[in-house]
Amino acid sequence: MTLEYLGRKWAMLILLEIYKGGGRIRFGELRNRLDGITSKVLTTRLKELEEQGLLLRHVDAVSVPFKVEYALTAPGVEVIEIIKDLKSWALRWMIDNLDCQGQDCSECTL
Amino acid sequence: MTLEYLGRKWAMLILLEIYKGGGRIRFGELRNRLDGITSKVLTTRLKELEEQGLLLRHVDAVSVPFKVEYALTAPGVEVIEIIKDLKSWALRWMIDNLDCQGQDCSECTL
DNA sequence: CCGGATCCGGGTAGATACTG
DNA sequence: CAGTATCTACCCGGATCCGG
Repeated sequence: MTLEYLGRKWAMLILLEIYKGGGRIRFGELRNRLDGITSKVLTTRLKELEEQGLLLRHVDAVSVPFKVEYALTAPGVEVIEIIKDLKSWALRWMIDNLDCQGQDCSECTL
Repeated sequence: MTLEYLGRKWAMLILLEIYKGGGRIRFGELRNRLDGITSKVLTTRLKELEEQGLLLRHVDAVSVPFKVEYALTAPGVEVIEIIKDLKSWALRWMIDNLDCQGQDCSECTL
């Protein structure tokens, strides 16, 4: 079921961050942008999201140090809109994120 | 954060079921409709959602046996649309709910 | 009977370190 | 750089009990 993985901690934030990075991002970059996330959780979430078909893992074994990039799939891009709606809703009702001014504020933690 | 309570198991399904019941429903009725949920989990989720301002608890202590009804607040009604979008998206990509034909199928577990 | 509260047990998610 | 390994906490579910 969708919420079993989308509702998990960090999942939507990860998708949102990949989206902000242009739909494709490296592991380390992702970890840097998501303040407070640990490698293990990030790896786990990425694996789940990949299994669900929301993103794809690309390995570049040639370059040194080697790169691993994660990219949104078509369904992954579509769900971004819903995540934005959810964020927008949360801000509109000021249930949380009280200090935030705009929907794209990087401090918003959904 | 929003997902801390919306992402919890049963939370969105509870909201959706209250909505289907006309925006207001009794505890027992809700439990009957949500196949497999226990009283404990239902109580917990309802309390959390009430604290977040998504629904209101109305107690009718007069009638015997007394009634307790839960009703969606304005934010609660609004978030329903997003939940529907999420469900619709999940169905469109057939990530799960493969047996389901329409968005309002009661078997869909999001 | 209705709407919970309470206690207990297992599984899993997440934090803290360490590694190829 | 991109992950594992281990350890702990807490969430979920079942059973039982309670107050009106």
